[in-house]
Amino acid sequence: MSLAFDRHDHAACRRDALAAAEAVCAERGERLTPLRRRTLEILLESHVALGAYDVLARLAAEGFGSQPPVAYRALHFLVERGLAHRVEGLQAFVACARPGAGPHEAAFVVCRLCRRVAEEPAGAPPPRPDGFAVERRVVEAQGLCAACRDGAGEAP
Amino acid sequence: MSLAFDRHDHAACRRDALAAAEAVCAERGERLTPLRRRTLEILLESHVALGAYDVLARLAAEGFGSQPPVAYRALHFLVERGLAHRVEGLQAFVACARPGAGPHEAAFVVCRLCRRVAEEPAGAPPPRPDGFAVERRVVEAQGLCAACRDGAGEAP
DNA sequence: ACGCACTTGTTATATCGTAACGGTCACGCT
DNA sequence: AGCGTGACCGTTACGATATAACAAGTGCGT
Repeated sequence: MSLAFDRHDHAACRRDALAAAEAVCAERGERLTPLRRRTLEILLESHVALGAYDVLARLAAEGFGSQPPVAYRALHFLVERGLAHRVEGLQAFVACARPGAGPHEAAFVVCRLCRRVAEEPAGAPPPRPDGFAVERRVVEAQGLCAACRDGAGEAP
Repeated sequence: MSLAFDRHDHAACRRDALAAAEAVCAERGERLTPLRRRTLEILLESHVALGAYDVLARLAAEGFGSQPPVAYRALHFLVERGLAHRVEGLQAFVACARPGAGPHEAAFVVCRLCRRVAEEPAGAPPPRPDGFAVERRVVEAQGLCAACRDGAGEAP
């Protein structure tokens, strides 16, 4: 089941993700500040990937700083802790759909129209040349979700 | 064997890729113009991924136009025909290491220091939600190649 | 109170990418 | 030959994404 494209109890997503965020931060002695928490909440509003500048606009409208580093720092904080992911193919960010697992890698299925992102467990490691030390994997499938194929791109 | 990180007959890479490019274009009734050919040659100088602006600077120095669309158009032409690939994780472009196969997808192993890119056959398709139409896959492993781990980053 | 680490904010700038428009040239057609 | 047409290349202008560097505020232990 892929949350992004199926009907589900989204309130539970949000609640679980925030709880996981609290837990991860507590465990590591780090602070889920209002800015960071709010950034995560914004991402959690849907399974749609948001650009850093989209997030920034939201934050600025709520009284936080209005310059790019404000958003990028909060997003990097979340990504490093596995609470959010960066979708390379969109240059955008999504809340993690499997929070509480600690930092982890995942595969993403991304609709290029509505920008919804389903997170799947990362597949098998790719082949790698001798002596190459893999640090990070990017596995994404881009295309059209069922709704966007039918409805010619319904709003996210 | 991965060309990018192993000693090999690079002149053959270049020769084969150019021949393949000629063939692909001829077959499709398209033109490998001097600009496009030169762009491909620049990428073919090594298995290092180049940013569009790196390519542009080279082109401009050789008398071609100096504005971004010049490079982007040539690069898109090559990418669409499978003669080059875009490496999402680097926002950069490499010549295809398996030319002549027509447009195709591939997995990439990318050294983040020297930016060398090894192209491997694309692995198994990722799992996908019901009804999702995959159009494009991005599979990349980033890390450090053997040389960059040992030599603390030898020049590309 | 003081110092320190951390967080947030700013200014400024770098990097990546595209829209829109105009000129030129080759080619086929009448 | 003259003329349309389409592909290609060049430009200007702008938009989107991202980071470096520095200043100031906050919270907390001692």
